[in-house]
Amino acid sequence: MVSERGLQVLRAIVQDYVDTREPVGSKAIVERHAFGVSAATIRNDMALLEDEDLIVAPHTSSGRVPTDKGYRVFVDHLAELRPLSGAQRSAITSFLDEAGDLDDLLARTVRALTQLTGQVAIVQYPSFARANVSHVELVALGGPRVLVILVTDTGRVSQRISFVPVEPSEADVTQLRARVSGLLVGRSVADSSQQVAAALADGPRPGVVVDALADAVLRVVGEELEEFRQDRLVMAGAATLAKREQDFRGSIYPLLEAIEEQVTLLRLMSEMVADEQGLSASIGRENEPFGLVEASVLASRYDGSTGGARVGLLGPMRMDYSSNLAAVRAVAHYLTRMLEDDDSSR
Amino acid sequence: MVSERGLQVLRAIVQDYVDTREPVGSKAIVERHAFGVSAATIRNDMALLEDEDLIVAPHTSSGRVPTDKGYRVFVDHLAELRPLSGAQRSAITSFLDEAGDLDDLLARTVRALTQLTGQVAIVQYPSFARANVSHVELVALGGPRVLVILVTDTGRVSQRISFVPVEPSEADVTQLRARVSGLLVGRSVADSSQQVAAALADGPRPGVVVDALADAVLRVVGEELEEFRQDRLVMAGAATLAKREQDFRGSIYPLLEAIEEQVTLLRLMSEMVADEQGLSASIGRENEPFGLVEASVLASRYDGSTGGARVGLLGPMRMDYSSNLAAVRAVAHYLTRMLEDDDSSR
DNA sequence: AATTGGCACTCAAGAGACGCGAGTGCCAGA
DNA sequence: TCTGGCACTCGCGTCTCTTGAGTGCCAATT
Repeated sequence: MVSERGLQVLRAIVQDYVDTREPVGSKAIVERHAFGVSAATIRNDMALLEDEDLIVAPHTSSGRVPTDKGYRVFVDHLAELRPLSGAQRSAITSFLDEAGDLDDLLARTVRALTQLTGQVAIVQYPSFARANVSHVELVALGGPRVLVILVTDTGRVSQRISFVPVEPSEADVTQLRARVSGLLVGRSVADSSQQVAAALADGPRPGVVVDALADAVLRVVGEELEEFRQDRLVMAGAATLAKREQDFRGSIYPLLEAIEEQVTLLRLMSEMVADEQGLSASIGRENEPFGLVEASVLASRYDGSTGGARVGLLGPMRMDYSSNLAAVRAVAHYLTRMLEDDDSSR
Repeated sequence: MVSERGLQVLRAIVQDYVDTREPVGSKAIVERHAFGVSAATIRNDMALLEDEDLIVAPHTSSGRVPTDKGYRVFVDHLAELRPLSGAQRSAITSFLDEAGDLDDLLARTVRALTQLTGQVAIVQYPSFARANVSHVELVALGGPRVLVILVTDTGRVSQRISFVPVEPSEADVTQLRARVSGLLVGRSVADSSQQVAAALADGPRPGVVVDALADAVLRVVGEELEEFRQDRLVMAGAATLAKREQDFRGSIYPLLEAIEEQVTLLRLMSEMVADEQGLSASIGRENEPFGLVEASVLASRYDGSTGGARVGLLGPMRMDYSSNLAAVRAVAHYLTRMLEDDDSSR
């Protein structure tokens, strides 16, 4: 249906529209791009593109604007990723190189990405399904409180306080620590969850104090493991949305809400289908089930030796896909390298 | 200068303006409020109020709008706090009663407050200046990594990984744990910081492995203590700003940025001066140094047995101070009660 | 001295009228 | 298949006019 030149016209429309924020007409195209044909010819192509629902005219007589479908075709077939400048690359590497632990690394990553693109940046914590529990620590805090600490070989540490029915003796704690360690250490987070569930299934022998103690602690361990399996996000750049308000017909409320909720974004990102490069995009009305019809999400996989996840971008549908996709890819690339390189240190 | 009735007129203007979002004129006042006088009389009062810079007319000929100063007088002298409804009170208590540890309690508090007021809610973590270090734990994670955990008697726990120059033996860790515990446990966070600094001052004896180890760990302990002293915020309801956009001349960008930065808000809240009830407000241009000229912040102290901090609200200058101050006060009250009641459990 | 009714004045906001110009669709001819 | 030409559409900015809410001031009243 649509000719090769027709696609080039689509590309020109997307680029110019992203650039100028204004509907683009046939005349503007022949002026800004070196098609060797007249405006009338472009107009014919545009009519076809409109038939295919790739562009649309806001008013009977003004330029055209890409539709969701138009952006989709652009991203899938027309966008050549604009590589980052040398300065940008070295800025990223030096910024990430200074990172300390995992939390710090991801915080830096997300800041770098929002800086680079001017959009809201999102990093998902590495999935811990494949991570193994490497340490369990119990600390009696005095009174009825026992601090439970879990560490995985991916470097994630979490702690939580368990309120136990009786104040445990030092021996109780030591014994319990050995038991829980035996149960979990070396196992994956998923396996560990099952172990804990099984251990809890019997329930405490009534009246046996040490059982009640173990029960309370194991319950907290279970909650903690559950939280491990739950994905978390780090985000930055929410304020940039205020500047782009006009791009969201009316209100940025749904965006801010999604950012605050996190759950929506997690679901959205997990449902995105990546291409062979690990890149993926979800554009405009494709986000309808998540209430983000005016927005686009770009994402890329990243990987560490013990598990990966996604890093991405949330912004208006009318965004610079070429640059932003390149930025996401680059950042994911560096992040992967950091996580593989010296993995032992995280 | 301004008569008693003049102040009542100011109150009427503030109330009506907050209500209707529109400049209020003399006629509207005599209609909605039962002053026993004519519109002309009200007009005379309004002229005086304008002389005092308490109200201002956006255009030569339309109703008046309160100035920052007008809101200030309203808050200080005219606002009677509108008590919460019984339903609201019981909603708060039951919601907070279900809370688990400190993190959970504060998260619930902030959600309750944003729910109650429709504004951005802020809770500052209890200050840890008065908190004492109650436990120190070191865990060798294998390789060059040592996990450092600090616990205070206020129930705050933090952990951090130290990268040490050599892989420590179990004995090294035990010995070091004893040393660090001796240095810190029972001391306040502030004192502990000094202890660590002093211990680091000498520097490691060159070539002595155990010294290098201790040095690395102590350095991390120092960082961690520093972070303890640094205040943190929990916030919720940022999305509500999108709905109130018109109230912020132009852009909510500065607000969103302050929310993301946190530091600004911390400074702002720490500089607010509370009245005898512990309540405080910072209105409009009073926030100028923080770039939040269009906004107001309300705050109240709350206290726990081991230290308190502030809970507050960020919103447009044109807000319902009566209800919102009451909500902040009530939430602070319940939070205090939760923290004092069963303090041992957090 | 305080209050009031009356009155002239101001000015934002909305409604129409109008022209401009960018952009379109279509068609006949190259 | 492309192109130049042409009639047509319609959003947008400008201008004018009207309307009405609200003001300040003043002389009269209490």
